[in-house]
Amino acid sequence: MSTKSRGAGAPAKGPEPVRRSKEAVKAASLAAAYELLTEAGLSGVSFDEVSRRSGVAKTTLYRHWPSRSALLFDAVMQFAPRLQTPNTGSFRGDLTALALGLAQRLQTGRWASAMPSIVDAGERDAEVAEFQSRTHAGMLSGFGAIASRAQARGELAPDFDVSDLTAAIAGPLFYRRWFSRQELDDAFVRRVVERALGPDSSGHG
Amino acid sequence: MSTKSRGAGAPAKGPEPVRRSKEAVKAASLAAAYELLTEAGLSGVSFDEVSRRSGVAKTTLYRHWPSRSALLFDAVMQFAPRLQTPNTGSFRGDLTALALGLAQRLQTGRWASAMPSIVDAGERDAEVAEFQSRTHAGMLSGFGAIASRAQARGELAPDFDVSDLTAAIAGPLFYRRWFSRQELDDAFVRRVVERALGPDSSGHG
DNA sequence: ACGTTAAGCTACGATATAGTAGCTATGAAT
DNA sequence: ATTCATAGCTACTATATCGTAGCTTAACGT
Repeated sequence: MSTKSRGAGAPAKGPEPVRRSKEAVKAASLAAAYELLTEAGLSGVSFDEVSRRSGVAKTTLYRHWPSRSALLFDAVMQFAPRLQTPNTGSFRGDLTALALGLAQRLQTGRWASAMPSIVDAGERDAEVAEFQSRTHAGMLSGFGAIASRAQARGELAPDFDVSDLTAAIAGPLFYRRWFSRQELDDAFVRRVVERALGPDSSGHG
Repeated sequence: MSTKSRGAGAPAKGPEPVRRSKEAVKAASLAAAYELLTEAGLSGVSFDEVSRRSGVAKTTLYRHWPSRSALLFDAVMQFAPRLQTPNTGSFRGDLTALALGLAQRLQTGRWASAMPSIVDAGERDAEVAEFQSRTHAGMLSGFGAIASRAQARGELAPDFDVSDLTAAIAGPLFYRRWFSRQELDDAFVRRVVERALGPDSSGHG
């Protein structure tokens, strides 16, 4: 109660409060939220902690986002990582490249550690579930893209079911990353692709 | 503060506190914890809520479990659902039956809705991760069992890799249940099994 | 009958969180 | 220079949680 007399609003003595622009504040907040999301999952993102990390006052956060879920939503939006679709000339080649890229992201991407918490939230929140399956479809749209190209080339039957193939490739990769927690090396990825395609489509003998 | 004078420990007026035995108390607590687990995930299991639902006093809960994680552990332990291994005579038949059973549990089992929260916790807690991959292996041990039988019959090469096959079947099923959130019908399950086994082993033409 | 065990109760303290109120001070446009 | 939007501050309410203390009382074995 010694220096209280200057009242609220007076700048703190020590750490000079850096004053930032509206945009800088939003960016800093989202960056902190993103960081928290990857470190601690959805439930780890609290206004208090975002405020602490970003240096943005909690009241300021509330000026930009009306509620916790609004901030969360923006934070999650940031990292819908769309896999880039390779173009190797052959369907098998494209698929292998795509799968290797996915495996890469699963292992190194900080996104992969936040994913389960989003899935979990989706179990109980229809809005989250909806959002999740939409961004999920976007992320794996590469499978559809390379299949279309292969169909255009005549390499693939026009009625080829991409959905099954996506499940046959992404499934085992996700499975190893989050459920069995086994290694996800390139050899495994290649075996998955071969098994998913079947031995008939190239005649590698 | 009208009836307070009877002091602590006096039974409440209205809802007669049912006095239960030690075993009944533990059972009721675990049942409530299990229920909460499936409804709200790991983070939804709090001592306060378990107490509320089970009618067991919170202090009594602490007499049985030293901490929240201890109760959680016991609650999770309850539902490691081990798939029963079918015996149809052929590897393909066994595998199909096993996969259909798994799909069934994924869709109807309340366990399936709690799983993501456990996976999520495992991302950040090594102990949980260890526990998870152990119970996970137990749950899918049926794959190893039917493969061994097939090997004993000479139906399968002795060096057949069960781990890859498990990933090729459980992966797509899990994928549809938790990630793409698509239908998990029998036809899909059968297609997954066929693709995983390859067309070579039965010659269905 | 009696004593031990353990369930139940109220009441804490500590912490983390969602939000809000009201004020001050600063940066940029005017 | 003045004004205006807005970042930042303290402080608060309300709630949910973990975990503990101390007491009373019912059930059960002897």
